Amino acid sequence: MSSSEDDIPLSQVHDDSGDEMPLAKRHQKRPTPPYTNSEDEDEVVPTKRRKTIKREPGVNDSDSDDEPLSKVKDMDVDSEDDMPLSKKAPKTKAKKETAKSTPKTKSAPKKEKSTTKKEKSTTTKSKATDKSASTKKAAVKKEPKATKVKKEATPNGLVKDETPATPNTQSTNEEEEEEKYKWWEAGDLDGEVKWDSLHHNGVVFPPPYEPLPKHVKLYYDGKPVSLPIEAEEVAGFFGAMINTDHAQNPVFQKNFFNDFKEVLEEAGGCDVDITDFDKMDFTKIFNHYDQERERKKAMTRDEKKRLKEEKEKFEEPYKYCMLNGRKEMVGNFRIEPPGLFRGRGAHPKTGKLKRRVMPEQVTLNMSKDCPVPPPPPGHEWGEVRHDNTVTWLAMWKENIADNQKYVRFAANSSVKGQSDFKKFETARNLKNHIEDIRKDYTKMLKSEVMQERQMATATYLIDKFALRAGGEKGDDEADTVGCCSLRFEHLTLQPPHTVIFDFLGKDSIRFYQEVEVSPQVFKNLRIFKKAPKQPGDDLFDRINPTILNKKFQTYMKGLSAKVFRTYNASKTMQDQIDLIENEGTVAEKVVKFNAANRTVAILCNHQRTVSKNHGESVQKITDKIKELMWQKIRLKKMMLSLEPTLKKKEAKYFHEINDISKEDQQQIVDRLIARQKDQAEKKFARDNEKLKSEKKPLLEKSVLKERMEKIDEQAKEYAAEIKTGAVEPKAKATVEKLKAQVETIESRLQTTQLQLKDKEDNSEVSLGTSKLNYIDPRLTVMFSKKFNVPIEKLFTKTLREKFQWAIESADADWKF
DNA sequence: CTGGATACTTAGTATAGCTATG
DNA sequence: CATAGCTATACTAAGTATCCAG
Repeated sequence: MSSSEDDIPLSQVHDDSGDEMPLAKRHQKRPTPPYTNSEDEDEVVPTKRRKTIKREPGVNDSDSDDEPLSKVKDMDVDSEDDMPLSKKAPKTKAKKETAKSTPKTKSAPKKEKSTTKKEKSTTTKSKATDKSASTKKAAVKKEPKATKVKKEATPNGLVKDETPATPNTQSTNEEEEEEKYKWWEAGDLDGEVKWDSLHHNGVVFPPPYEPLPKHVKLYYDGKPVSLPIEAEEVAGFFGAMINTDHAQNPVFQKNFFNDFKEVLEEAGGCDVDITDFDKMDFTKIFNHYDQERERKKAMTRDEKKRLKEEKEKFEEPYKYCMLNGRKEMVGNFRIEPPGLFRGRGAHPKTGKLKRRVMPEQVTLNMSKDCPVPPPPPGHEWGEVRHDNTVTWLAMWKENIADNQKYVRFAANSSVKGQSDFKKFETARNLKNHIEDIRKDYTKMLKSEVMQERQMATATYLIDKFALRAGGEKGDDEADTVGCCSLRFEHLTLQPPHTVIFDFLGKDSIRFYQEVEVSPQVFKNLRIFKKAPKQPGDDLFDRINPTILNKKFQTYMKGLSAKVFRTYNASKTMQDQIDLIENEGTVAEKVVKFNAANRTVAILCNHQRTVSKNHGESVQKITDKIKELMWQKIRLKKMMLSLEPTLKKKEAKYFHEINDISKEDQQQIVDRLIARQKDQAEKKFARDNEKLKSEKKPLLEKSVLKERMEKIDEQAKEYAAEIKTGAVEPKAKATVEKLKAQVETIESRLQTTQLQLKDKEDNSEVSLGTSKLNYIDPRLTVMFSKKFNVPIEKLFTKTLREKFQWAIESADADWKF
């Protein structure tokens, strides 16, 4: 309603014109080649993050046109709270400030603290003993109809349950179908306890290293080297990828080489003193692995199938688990294999050795009464835990960044489904608060307190441009930023109100946008950039995601920075869908849906590298379109040959017959002929191949020659047509028949053109991420039902499984 | 508060696997 | 009926959020 600027759905704010600005405009290139990172070469940005700031900027200074100035002055007095975070003296201020700010907020419902009552009762924090705690509390509050029967008898299920299960899956199938647990009909979720019982069979370890054949060796300084097996494995990791970009990256090389030497030493060294990476020659190793790949590819269909079945059979027990007595799928039950760490962007640790994970490093999490799956022979589990407040089944620590890795439920599991559902409900709830929040931060943009002003400005950016929170990162990680970690050099202010963002965000994906901001925001940003700040300094030096989120919590329970992204993505999708007319074919509607999806993807800056054959395949489609047009015109010319008077009578219809120049026509014909010849040759070869295997006589060369001559004849005819501009119709052609043919071509032309547009529009935008994570699936379901588009056209099989809850609960009139 | 640890979501890419096509 | 050309899935890196100890 209110047309005030704040209300505009963010996505449209900047690219009003409706049609998205071509991405190319927004950022000309993909980030940076990974290897431009290291301290060395890039002097371009002399400003790696400066952690400390020289001196207190002070809010105002002489920022003449900043009206709040006067006040700013006073507030400058309590400069004490005004220090950048990093410098703050530990004590006091925090409370003061909050106290101050509280009076203002009208909207903030300060509830959440108390709401937790429920969980409190049940949960004694982490220690909850699964069985007992579980059962009483969340304990299957409402077992929906289905479910019950089945395997209840064998609660510890899996192990035994599994084996017999396999053979008769067929029969049980429909049974299972109807007894699927519909958690979304069972109501309520929250609560600290995540499960009542959890039984599973542990994890799958990667196969042991298979040594190279004796004749395949690393060469050093021109000579073969006999490496200890441990080192050979590491050399093999690198050798197998010398044809990739990673292998050219100096950082990758250096990290690999260090770790390689380390492993080599651990293993007792070898007969050669390896000191120089450049003297290492991996080609033999590479060729070996390359051959292996070829060999695998060359396997017969049956062989491949058999192998696959074997693998599946072996993995079956790990693929499923029993959650609260119901069978659920596990996501990543395979322990990650060793290899070289492929960090994205300019990651300081890229190329380091990711070591093999041993059972001793693995912690299992399951019910107390679940039989502990046997560890691999000769090994022990690191730990077996029974924590029902978390949703992971196994965990280990990775050696690159010392992070935890988890084995979790699959996306189609109830656990994941529930939290997904919750996420979208929280985002939907933001609808009810967004107006107040926007009002509030608009006001706070002028706050006298620097921290509040930064907070408001950051919120504005997060809300309008869908920025991520932007937590602090270490020196041993890629230098990427989000809102709170934006630095001086990441935005350029262009009066009157234009801001140019240019920074690397998550995954080192470049965020480049030139946008208009409100005058006040522009002023604020100028203040935040004011001297003595310089490149390398944080723009928002008094806030961080934690502070921001704390504030968000005061507006609404469950509100954090990321919720804005979800909200704005889904909101944008809803708005875009609302603009779609319910008309046209299914395919056309799908295209429109994708276009809506695309606006969301662009909002969220979801990119992908354009595939290397993109240009090629665009060219191909373009050629196809040209050819179709040419054919269409040919048909029309035929009509005129039959009935010359038509040209005047239906001038419009025949208008286009001169649209293609003779040169173009010749080009099209040339391509067509070349293609036909090519095909003829291939067919000839293929046929002979077949005859050979059937031990039949081969076709003579003359047959091919004959065919070729025929094609040449065609070519001559075309050439004549082009010359005269007239096309001789076929014997039995009639104007009607030709018209019908034109129709068919016309429609093929349209689909092809649509296809081309879609391809180009999507070449560097990734729709998947938003569909998977940001767009409330109920919107898609709504679209499907309202527009009569089968859900299969919008959700792939896995997505349908993941979003089963949405498919079964949303109608044609569902609203985000 | 800070920093680290933990647990969970979000992300692009490598590749397995499928489908159109010729 | 292979194979090119893609699309869907698997994989795992890289974020966010929150909690806890010092």
